[in-house]
Amino acid sequence: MRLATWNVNSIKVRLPQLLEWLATARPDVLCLQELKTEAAKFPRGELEAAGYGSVVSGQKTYNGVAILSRTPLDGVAFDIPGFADEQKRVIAATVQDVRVVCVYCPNGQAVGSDKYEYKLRWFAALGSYLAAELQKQSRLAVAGDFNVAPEDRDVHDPKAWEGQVHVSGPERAAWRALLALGLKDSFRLFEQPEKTFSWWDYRMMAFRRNAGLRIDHILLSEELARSCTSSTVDKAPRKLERPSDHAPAIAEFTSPR
DNA sequence: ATGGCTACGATCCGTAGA
Repeated sequence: MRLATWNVNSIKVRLPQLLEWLATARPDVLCLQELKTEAAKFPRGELEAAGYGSVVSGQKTYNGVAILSRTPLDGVAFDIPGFADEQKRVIAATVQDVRVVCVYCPNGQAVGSDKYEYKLRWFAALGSYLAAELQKQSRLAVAGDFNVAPEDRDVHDPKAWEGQVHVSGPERAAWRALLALGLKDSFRLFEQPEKTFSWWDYRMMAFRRNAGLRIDHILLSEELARSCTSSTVDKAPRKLERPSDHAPAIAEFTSPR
């Protein structure tokens, strides 16, 4: 199975690029974030015509997540159980024998802000949710925009970013708490090129300078990690006219015999 | 030098992203 995640920063603007990317990259499952639209306006028909079914949790203007799949999506679940939140950031579904959780983690704005406190509370709630999911499903994938660069090697200029939101100690501790549940960062299962990132600021010609962060991740349960054969970032869509500021990440794993 | 884009939904600027 080839599983991908992409923060498209508006499904309406990015639909042509998404259809093109689906045709070339051919993922079996794709987690989408930052749809910025209500579920009723999600382009279900166009994606269906491209061979993908979809489940969607949308809202106007902000957030919004979806899972696309070439094979049936079952057991759809929304949000984080027990965590009161208006923001549409989580959707889960089962594809074949894999439980897929698609996440759009909060940005956090600035260390110490209300949004930062919300981000940390949100991560704690996500951890409880994923711990429960792991009890039920040994084949679990959690893919999305985590808005955390786990280590300094995931940051183009660690000195400049030191202590800032996305790299601060409490955020990285929240990330490590997810790993402590038994989840693996699929990207780090393999030798990787240095300075591989998944997000680049629209300003300051950041993409041309490769001034980015690796904040989009695919976490795998131990059983899935054992059968994972690759995990990469596809920079190609970031090079197009009017791109998303994020690039897709893709992991591939084999099915059990 | 603390900005610099981009998208959205409201107007012709404010909010948010990261």
